[in-house]
Amino acid sequence: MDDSFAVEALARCPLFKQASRNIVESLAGRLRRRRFRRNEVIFHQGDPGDALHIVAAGAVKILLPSAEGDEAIIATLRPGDFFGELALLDGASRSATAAALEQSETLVLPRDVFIGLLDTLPGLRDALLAGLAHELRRLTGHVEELHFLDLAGRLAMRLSRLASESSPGATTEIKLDWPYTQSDLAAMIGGTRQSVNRLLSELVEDGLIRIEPDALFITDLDELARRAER
Amino acid sequence: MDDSFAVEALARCPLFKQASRNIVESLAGRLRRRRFRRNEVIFHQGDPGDALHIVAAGAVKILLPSAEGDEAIIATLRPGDFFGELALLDGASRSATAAALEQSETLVLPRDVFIGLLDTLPGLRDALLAGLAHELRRLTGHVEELHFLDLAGRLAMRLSRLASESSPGATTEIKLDWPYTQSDLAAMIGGTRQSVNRLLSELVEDGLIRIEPDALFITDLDELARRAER
DNA sequence: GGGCGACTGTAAAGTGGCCGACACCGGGCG
DNA sequence: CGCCCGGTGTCGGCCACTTTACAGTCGCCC
Repeated sequence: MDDSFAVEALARCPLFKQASRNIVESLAGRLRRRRFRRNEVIFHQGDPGDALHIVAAGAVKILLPSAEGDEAIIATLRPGDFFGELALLDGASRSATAAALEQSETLVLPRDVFIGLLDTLPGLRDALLAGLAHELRRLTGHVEELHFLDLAGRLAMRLSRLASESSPGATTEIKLDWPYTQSDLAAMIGGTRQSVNRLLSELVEDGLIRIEPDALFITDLDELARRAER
Repeated sequence: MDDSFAVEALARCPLFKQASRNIVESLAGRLRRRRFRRNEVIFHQGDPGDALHIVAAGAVKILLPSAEGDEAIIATLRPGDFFGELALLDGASRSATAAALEQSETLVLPRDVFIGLLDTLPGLRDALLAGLAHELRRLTGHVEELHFLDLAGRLAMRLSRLASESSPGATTEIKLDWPYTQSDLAAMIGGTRQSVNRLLSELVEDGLIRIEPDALFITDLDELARRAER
């Protein structure tokens, strides 16, 4: 079997950073592997949650749906990231919807396996605490942006954040992973597609970013960060 | 000494729900008790965080300060609630500012005591996980509101939530704890004091709420909740 | 090959909520 | 007593963004 694929993904997941090689390998055999096409939903807000997912390939968005059909994207995850832990921890239903941004694969860890791991894997609780703490800080930042920044500021902030996630510390031209449409970007910062389009044009005009099909380059991160401050 | 005061507060704190009586009593002796006047700051965003606080009396607001001096209130805490755990868990600096909404007291649990408890108090990690999970859901709701609702919707939503926190399941006229000014309320929902004032007048006009000095009564929770949906 | 759907680009009209201004009210303090 | 200060009530002008509308491009599938 090609558990090697699963082992690879698990090794990149912070939840299992301090787990031994054999534990990871035995765990790999007990995971279901699921494939998703672009825009396919992984689970819906409100569903009962009985499994944790680990991203193995592709990119996953976590979003809040509105009654009118538009969405707020509150996170995007890449290989090694995990999601769906909240419902496992408190037993309540899914707090958000998860969907594939592009062709993706996840490893599915069912509740009972997860519960077992909590007792057998020392350090898992602490890794979870660290993960939740990190999420709380991210979401706090999100609230801060929505509260204080106008749309241009939020766009600049989002691009800056994407840059520091994809290549921390980079100074020259930064190429961002770009599985997003302009509508996705709008859903991330709480604006309309049209406004985002206009603001992107301005940024290109001003020489802060460069856009190619399926790629976005940040050419002046400093100025971008400056525009993200109020 | 009057540790009874501290014991009382600790007993109401979910972190110590399954701790034995003597553990709580011995812990009570090791806590510092701090008093704060209205609007006094407990700690600032960006400070190094080396202690957990448990609210013993009064009310505490957790807020994000903006460069221009206004604030976003992202939580308000009452006796039995705790705050400041994030910085203890990940060692980073304070993610937000905490200040007293009214004359208040907290019990201060220093980092080293906290670390010791993690090893000696079984179930503390799980209580923390539950606490963080709850906070994540609350904050997610906050982002959802800012994304999708207009100011009137957010106000209605906030009043509904305050109602269900203070008296879950109540149907008749609900009296809310009201340590807030209209500016506070504005800072909770991301609006200006003036707009909040106008919207409150409308709600009074329409008979959904009633306002007295230092008190706010909700007289039609159903209609309020209806207006909170888009 | 041609049509269709998803995505991008652009512009005009319409509006929610901000900003600035000012008046009022009560309570604490010099 | 009278002043000042924090909080409330109210209003008009203005602007950032939404809404609505439509045109252009690309790739895919029938």
